[in-house]
Amino acid sequence: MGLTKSEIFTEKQNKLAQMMKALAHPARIAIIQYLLKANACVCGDIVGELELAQATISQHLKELKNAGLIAGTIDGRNVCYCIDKKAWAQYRKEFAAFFVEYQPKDNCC
Amino acid sequence: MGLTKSEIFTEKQNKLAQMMKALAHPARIAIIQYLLKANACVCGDIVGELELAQATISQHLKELKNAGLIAGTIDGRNVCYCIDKKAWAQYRKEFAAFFVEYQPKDNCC
DNA sequence: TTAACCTATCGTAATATTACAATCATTTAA
DNA sequence: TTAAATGATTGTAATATTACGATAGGTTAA
Repeated sequence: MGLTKSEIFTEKQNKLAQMMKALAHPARIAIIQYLLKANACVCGDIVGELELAQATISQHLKELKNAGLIAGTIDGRNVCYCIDKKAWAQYRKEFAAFFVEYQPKDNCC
Repeated sequence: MGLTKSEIFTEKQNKLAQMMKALAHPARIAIIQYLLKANACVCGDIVGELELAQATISQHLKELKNAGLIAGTIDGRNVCYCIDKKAWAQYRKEFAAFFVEYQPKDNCC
């Protein structure tokens, strides 16, 4: 046990859950917000922004990379991180589709 | 360790991460989609919908309740579950605000 | 009442996540 | 070349999550 039974769900459901999971930590929210605010690639500035150990931040960055949300480019001895614009748009679209307008009927308890 | 350091993030960041977490499992996505599709309260039908043990589904329902996304009303020996319309609208709003349009400048690597 | 039914809760095992120190790999500056 | 700087990776401990059997607590039907 302890392992999600992905096989009993649709691919879409698994994917959406995965997307949510990528953002289900305040550090990753904070990193994304920082990159959005910078509105540019950020080179070697992220560790100083959060009170977390370098290894921890690197781990969170890796998860965001795996989720496709950010891209890292090596620049000298820094790494520059950007929001992946296409993935971002995709996330926005998928989330919006999930949170479509909902108007319950009167047959509710 | 192994414990999220909530105190170093803003309340908003923690809250948003919590919201994402509530939906970061395909079973919970599936349950919400089922309730949305039914567009009504669903009384004692959910366990039959998913190939998960009753205890597991009850656990997921509890998490969705804790997140405020659904409400359960006891009706005889069934429990009727509904989407919480207000919470749903709130989620939609917060998520949309996070996924604001993003137009990176040309100073990206 | 008794039995069947439905759901929540408890206990527990397996796995995942979070955090950090230590270390490794690479690049730049001296 | 050597040393400093930067970030990834490894190893590990603490905690959380996922799943399920067993059981408890209700309600309804017989």
